[in-house]
Amino acid sequence: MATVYDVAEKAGVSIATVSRVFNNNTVSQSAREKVTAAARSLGYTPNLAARSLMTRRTDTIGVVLPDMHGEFFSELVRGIDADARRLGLHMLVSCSHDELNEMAAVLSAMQGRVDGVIIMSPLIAIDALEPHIPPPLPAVIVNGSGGRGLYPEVNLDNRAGARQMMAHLLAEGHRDIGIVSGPPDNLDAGQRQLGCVEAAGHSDCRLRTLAGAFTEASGYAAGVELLAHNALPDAVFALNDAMAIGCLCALAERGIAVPEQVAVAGFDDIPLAQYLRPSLTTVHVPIADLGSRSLQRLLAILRPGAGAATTSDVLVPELVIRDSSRRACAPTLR
Amino acid sequence: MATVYDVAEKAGVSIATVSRVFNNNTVSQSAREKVTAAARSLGYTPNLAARSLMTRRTDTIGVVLPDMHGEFFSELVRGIDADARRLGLHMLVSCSHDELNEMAAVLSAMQGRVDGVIIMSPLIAIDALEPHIPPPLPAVIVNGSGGRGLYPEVNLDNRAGARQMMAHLLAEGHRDIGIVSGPPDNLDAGQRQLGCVEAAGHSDCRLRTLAGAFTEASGYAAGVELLAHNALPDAVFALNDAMAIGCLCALAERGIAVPEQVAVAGFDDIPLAQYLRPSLTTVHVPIADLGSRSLQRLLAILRPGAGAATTSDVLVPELVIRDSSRRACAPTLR
DNA sequence: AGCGGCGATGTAAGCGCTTACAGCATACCG
DNA sequence: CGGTATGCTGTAAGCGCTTACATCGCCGCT
Repeated sequence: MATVYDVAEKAGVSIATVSRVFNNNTVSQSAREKVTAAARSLGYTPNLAARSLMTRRTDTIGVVLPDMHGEFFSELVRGIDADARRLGLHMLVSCSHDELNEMAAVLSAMQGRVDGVIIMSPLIAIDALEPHIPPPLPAVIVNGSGGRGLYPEVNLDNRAGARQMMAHLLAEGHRDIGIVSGPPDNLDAGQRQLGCVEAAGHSDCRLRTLAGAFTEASGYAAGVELLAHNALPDAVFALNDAMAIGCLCALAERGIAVPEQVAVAGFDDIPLAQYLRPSLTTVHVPIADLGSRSLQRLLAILRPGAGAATTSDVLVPELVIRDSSRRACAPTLR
Repeated sequence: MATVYDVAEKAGVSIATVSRVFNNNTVSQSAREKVTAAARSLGYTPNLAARSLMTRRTDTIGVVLPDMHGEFFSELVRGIDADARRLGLHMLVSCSHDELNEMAAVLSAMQGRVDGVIIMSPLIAIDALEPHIPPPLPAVIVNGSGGRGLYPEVNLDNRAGARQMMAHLLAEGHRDIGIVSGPPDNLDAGQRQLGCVEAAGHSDCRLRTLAGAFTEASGYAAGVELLAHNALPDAVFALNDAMAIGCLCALAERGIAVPEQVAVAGFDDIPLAQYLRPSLTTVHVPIADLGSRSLQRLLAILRPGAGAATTSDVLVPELVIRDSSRRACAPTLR
C-alpha cells in the first residue's frame, strides 16, 4: 500500500502537503493537482488507523441492538444509516441479546472503534446498564427509559399511543377488551400496558390481559385461549402487530368474523398491516425517525457547535384506523 | 485515557510486557498479575487504532447491502453477526441503494476500516461491480451471480426454488398460471422467472407474466389487474412473499376464494407467511444461513490455515406447502 | 528601500501500540 | 566449572498519519 511518503515523492512535495490535500487545508492549486494526480496513479488511500491515532476520531458510530429480528430493527438501522451517510459516518452494528454482560462486552469492545454509541435496550433497565457504559464513550439511549439522566434519551411515547388506541376502541362502543401483552420485562410493552390501564380507568370498561411475547406465535396462542373460554371480548388489542396477526389467524381458523364479532388492533404499523384482510387498525410508530433522531442527539454531543436545536425527544405515535376495528355496520367486503 | 506507559509504570514493568499481557504472549505469572491489576485500576483499554496501525488488522468485516428494507436484510445481518461475534469480529454495515457509484464510494470508504467485505448486490451485475472493489480488499459476493470468478460467491438457487414451486402447482392440476415478476433488473427475480419458464416448458401449461416490484403494493396491483381482465388463472405465483400478500389482499377484497378459485404462492417464507389466512405456500429461503455461509467464505480468505472445508456455496431453498395452494377438496376452515 | 503581514510549504515530533533484537538470569549439560 | 539452551524482560524502532512551528517568498505599505 502506498503511503504519504510515496505520494509526496512522486508529486515532488512534502508529506505535510499531501496530508493537507486530503484534509482540505490550504494548499496552492498547483500543489493540489500534483498531489491528486500522484495519489491516483499510485492508488493511494489514507490509512484510517493512522489517521484515527492522530485525530482520536474514528468517524464511526456504534449501534447496539437487543437483537436482529424483524422489521423494527431494520427500520431503526435504516433511519440511522440514512443520516450517517450524509455526515460521512460509518455504522458499527452489534447486538446484546438483551443480556447485561453481553452488552457490557459489546460496549467495551466498541470502545476505541467508535466515536459514540446509540444503545437500544428495551429489556435491560437503563440504570443497570449505565455503569457498563465506558465513561469516555458518548452514548444516546433510544427507546429505553429510566436512566438517571446521565445519557440523553430518545423515546417513543408508548403510553400515549396505547391510550389513543383505547380511546378509539371505547368510542367504537367496545367495553370488554382483551389486551395481549408483551414480554414481562419489556419496557415498551410495560408502557403500552400502562396506557391501556390508564385509559380504561376513566371508563366503565372491562380489561382482560393475556400473556404475549411480541411474536406471531404468542398472539396465536392468545387467540386460541380467548376462544377456549367461550367468552369472546368485544375487542382485542395486541400490543404489537406480530401478535395481532397471530391472533387474527386464530380467529379466522375458528370462523370468527373480524371486526363483526371481535375488533382487533395492533401496535407498530408494520408495512404489511394495511395488506391484511381485514386491514389492521394499529398505532403507527415512526421507527426510522427514532433512529435518525437519536443520531442527531449523538451528534450534538460529538460536534457541539453544529446547531441542532433540541427538539423534543419524545416521539408521539399516531393512531391508524383500518378495517379490523371499524364498526360492524361498515361492511368489510365490497 | 491511560496508555501502555501508564500501566507499565504503575505495574513496574516495561511497556513491552504490558503489550504482551494483552496479546497473550509469554509473560511470567507474577508480571501478568501486576499488569492486569494496574490496568484495571487505571481503566486501561488498548487503543485499537494504534494496534491496527501495527498489525494491519481491524478485526472488523464490512457488509454492503442494497438497502435496509424488510426482513431479508435483517435476517442476513443476523446470520453474519451470530458468527462474527463468536470470532471476535465486528461488523460495519452500509448500503448502496443499488447504485454503482454509491457502491464504489462505500467500498472505498471501507478500505482500511475492515479486513474484508461481504457484498450483496442483487441489482448491480457483479462484473460491473468488480472493478470497483479495491484490489487489496478481500471480498465475498452473496446472492449476486455473474462475476468473473475473481471473488468467491455464495448463492441461493433461486431457479431450483421456482422450479419446485411450479412442479407443485402443476401437480395440483393448475395449467393457467400467473407469475408476478420482480423488479426488471433484479438478479434473484430473473433467476426465479427463469425457473418458472423452465418448469413450464416441460408441460402443457400456460404462463402469464405480470409486472411486479417485490413490494406489497405491486402485488396488490397485479391482483387488481388479474381481476380486471375477468379471466382468472388457476394459480398465481408471486416471486416473493410481499407481493403474494398484496395479491391475496386484492383477491380477498373482490371476494375471490383462495385456494378454491385461485391458488396463490410466494417465495421467501417470511416469518408471518404461516400466520396469514389462508397460510401461504412459499419457498423457504435460509437467509441467515446465506449470511453465515458468506462469512465463512470470507474467513477462509482472511485466516487461511483455519480449516473450513469448502462445502457447496449454492444453497437450495425448500418448498413449503400451506393452505393457499392446497387442492380445493381440502377445506380451509374447520 | 525596508518592513510587517500573509499564505504556502517543509521539518519534525509525536499519537499508542507491536515486535525484532539484545540482555540477563537461571538451569542443565558434559 | 565453562558453555549453552531456555525463558522473561527491556530497549528501541517504527506503523502512517496530523499538525505545531519555523521558514520563505511575495505583496503592499510607508
